[in-house]
Amino acid sequence: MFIAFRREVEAALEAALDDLGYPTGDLGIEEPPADVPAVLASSVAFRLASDAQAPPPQVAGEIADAIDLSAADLVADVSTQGPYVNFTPSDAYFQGTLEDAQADEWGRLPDTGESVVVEHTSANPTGPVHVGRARNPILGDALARILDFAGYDVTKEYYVNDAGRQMAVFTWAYETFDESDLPEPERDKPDYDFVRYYRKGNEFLEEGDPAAVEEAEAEIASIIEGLDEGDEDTLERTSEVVDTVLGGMQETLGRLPAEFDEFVKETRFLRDGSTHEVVDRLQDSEYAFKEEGAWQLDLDDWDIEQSFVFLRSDDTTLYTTRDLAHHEWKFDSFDSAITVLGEDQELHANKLEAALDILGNDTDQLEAVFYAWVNLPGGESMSTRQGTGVDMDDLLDEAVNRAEDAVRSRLDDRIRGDDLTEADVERIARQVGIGAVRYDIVSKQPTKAITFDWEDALDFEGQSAPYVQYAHARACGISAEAGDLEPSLDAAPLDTQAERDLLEGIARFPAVVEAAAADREPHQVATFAREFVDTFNAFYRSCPVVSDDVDDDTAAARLALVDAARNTLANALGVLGIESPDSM
RNA sequence: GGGCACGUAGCUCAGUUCGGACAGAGCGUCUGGCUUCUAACCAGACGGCCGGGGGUUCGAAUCCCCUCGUGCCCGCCA
Repeated sequence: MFIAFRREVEAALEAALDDLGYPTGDLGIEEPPADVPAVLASSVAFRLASDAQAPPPQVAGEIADAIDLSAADLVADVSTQGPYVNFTPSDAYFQGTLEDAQADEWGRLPDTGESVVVEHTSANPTGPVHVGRARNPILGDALARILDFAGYDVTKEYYVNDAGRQMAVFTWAYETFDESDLPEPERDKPDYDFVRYYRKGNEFLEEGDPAAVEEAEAEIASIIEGLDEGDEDTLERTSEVVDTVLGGMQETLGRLPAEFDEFVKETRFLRDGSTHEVVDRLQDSEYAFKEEGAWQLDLDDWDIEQSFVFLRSDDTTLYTTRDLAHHEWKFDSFDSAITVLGEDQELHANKLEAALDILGNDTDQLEAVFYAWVNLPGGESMSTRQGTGVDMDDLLDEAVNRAEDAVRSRLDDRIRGDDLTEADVERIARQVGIGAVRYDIVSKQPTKAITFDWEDALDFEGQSAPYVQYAHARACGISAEAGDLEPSLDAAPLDTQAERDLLEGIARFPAVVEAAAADREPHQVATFAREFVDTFNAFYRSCPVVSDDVDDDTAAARLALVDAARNTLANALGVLGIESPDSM
């Protein structure tokens, strides 16, 4: 409704400005402060004042007088408040909102007919997922959900780096060391089991006897070479390590939940020859040169000083070379490609884009979303290789445990007589605990660095997932208490300020989805959800539904309003990847 | 040294694209509110030269320039 309202305002305002002989390039449409009883306003009078040689309020009056709302259905009235031109909603706006928001998928936008691949996480399969990388799956998964809800045909991709030096080291270490030389695994899970070989291997390469290290390096080099040539035996050796570790990581990511449509392996682009074909094409390009035995690209024309090495002096390819073939596959398969990357990848991403440009691709299809690091208190960074950092499994376990404690401590002073079963307690603990972790990360601008703090991440009060989830559970509680009362889709009785504010919030939701998708900013939905709950709680406080004090028509209409609000809450949480408990 | 980000209340953050109504929340502190649809909630108080300095503008947290502080990157690693 809000989107349609905005269209009506734009049309009416543009026509009025045109009639008055004013430019229509900038309509100055904005959302007014909360205490102004308008859905949209225009500040255009400021800009026209000097042109019109009249003070802004007078120009605003002139514009308001010229606006013809006879064709508008959702805009009831236009008025001025000082220099502002305000547009207030009609009964049809509220009525339409109440009806439309009954849909389970309220907020979903029409299909765009465009496909987009969202690549996120893509952590190297070297060991357990740690919190340092947690932003990637949480942000990426939410972004994919939002784009899906905004009408895109979304494919969620995990790009598996199974061909680089890291995997060669890992494979060599797995084949070389004996389990008896390793510490106990931190968890009975394949990724925790295998990472011990990886850490042991790296330790050996850093501190081992030089002659033995040289021998090991030769073996590692032969694995890299075998992979590069697409040698089946080598692929089989590495794939045992890759698939096992990745399986463990998937299990952890699944708890968030972050699930993928495709796991695309880097080795795929070596097997099918496309990486070497890319190398051939690059060598023929005018930007290619060979220096110290390595083939590279001069990216001066893209304002990148550093050259792009695409073939080592031993003629093997690099990660970035294979990533070029990978991205050409994306361009062939989808209309556009979004990659969620740590900010440390930015230079790499820019070089990649330049090289794709050289290869003749339309790089407008490519977009990267960057996020800043999650650090440990004290400035220590998280590393799989060194084994520093907080494992995501530990964070999620702790979150669920704390949520369970919270649920149990509240059991005694619950007013409602709905006995929660043991299964309910576990369900709520999981939904709330994991929701809190997700919300803590997804609600912030990704470009801001975060210092990980257990207390902040696991705060169940205030601006948190549980705050929004609780409102949802309350809405469910009202419906459950309503008994025989049938909801009525008549907005007329909903005439108090609290009810109108709630309807206005519901109406805005699709526009929030639209903006969050267009800007690739999931946190916009999180901000909306928090603010919407404030509105819902105000309604909850002042407008009883199931009460003897309320007449039947009003109660029935309020019940429909609660349903609409519940759908809004559930879908806002849904696109953030957070569950909506029916009870808490 | 160069590039990219970030700097808003004691703390954690919205708002910055695309300048516009007195700069908003939460946490913490203080005061109140559960026999009333769930108090993981609500009402109120306290708390800001929006890092600093210039500039553009009728108007700047928002745009431009300079400066200070912090993070990330600058490999024939990924």
